[in-house]
Amino acid sequence: MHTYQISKNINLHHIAKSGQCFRMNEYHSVSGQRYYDIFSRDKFIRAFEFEDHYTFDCEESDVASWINYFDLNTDYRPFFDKINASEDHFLQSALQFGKGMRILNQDYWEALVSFIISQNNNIPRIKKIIEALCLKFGKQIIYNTEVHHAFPTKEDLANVALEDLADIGLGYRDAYIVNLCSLDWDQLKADRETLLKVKGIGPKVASCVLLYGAHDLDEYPVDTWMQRILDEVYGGDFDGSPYQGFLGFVQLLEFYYYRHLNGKLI
DNA sequence: TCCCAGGCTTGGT
DNA sequence: ACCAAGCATGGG
Repeated sequence: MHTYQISKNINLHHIAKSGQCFRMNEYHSVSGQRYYDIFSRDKFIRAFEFEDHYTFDCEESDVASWINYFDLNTDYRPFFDKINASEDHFLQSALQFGKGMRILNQDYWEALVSFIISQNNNIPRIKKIIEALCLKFGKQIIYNTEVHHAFPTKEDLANVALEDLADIGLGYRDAYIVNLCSLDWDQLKADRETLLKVKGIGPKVASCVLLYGAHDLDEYPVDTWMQRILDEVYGGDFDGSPYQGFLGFVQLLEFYYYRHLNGKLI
């Protein structure tokens, strides 16, 4: 186990509150220091915030995957430059507000399950449902003296039935999860056409799975909030063509900033 | 074939 | 009491 640092070019607060992931939580220690509990696959880290960097402990063999998770191998400067060179003042404000935002490289299976749960739902409840799933079906993760739970793998959820999910609080989405878990991997390939054949996956969920679970940065998910932005901010006249290659990043900045303006950040 | 309206579980606010 | 990071369904 070693201690590693990440620079504050990225901002874990914005990432945690952005709604792109559901298993990254911000806490404050008694001394007032901010820290983040972060889960991905069967791994867990606790990242502590300092003046100009974050630190976290993990095995040497896991460092590369966390670096990839935080998308530190992608150079965002060209994205910033394009946005700042545009005439789009709303997007420029969104970039300034969400300084340090990144598109995480989440696990594909976790994104599939999570964004099916997210439909017609609110973020506190989405997180609650996912934690219940992890507690019941995920393998234990021991951190110091604490017991945490990994996101259940496809194998962990093989053969789940409706009654197994009765106490999870999924509502009508329970049948979607049961069906999803019965499918083979080739029926879950990371392309839109395949995803749209799965019950419970429509255009919005498919777009989120591709963006957050397969890092397709050209995906631009449009939910009710994005629709309001496209109507009210852009008057139905948003042109994404200047942002080819990072439309998903633009979308998250717009979403996060607009939710902030409407007092919806939790 | 395409479009559209109302229903759907549950719990957050 | 209303509504939430939508989707499946049936009727016109």
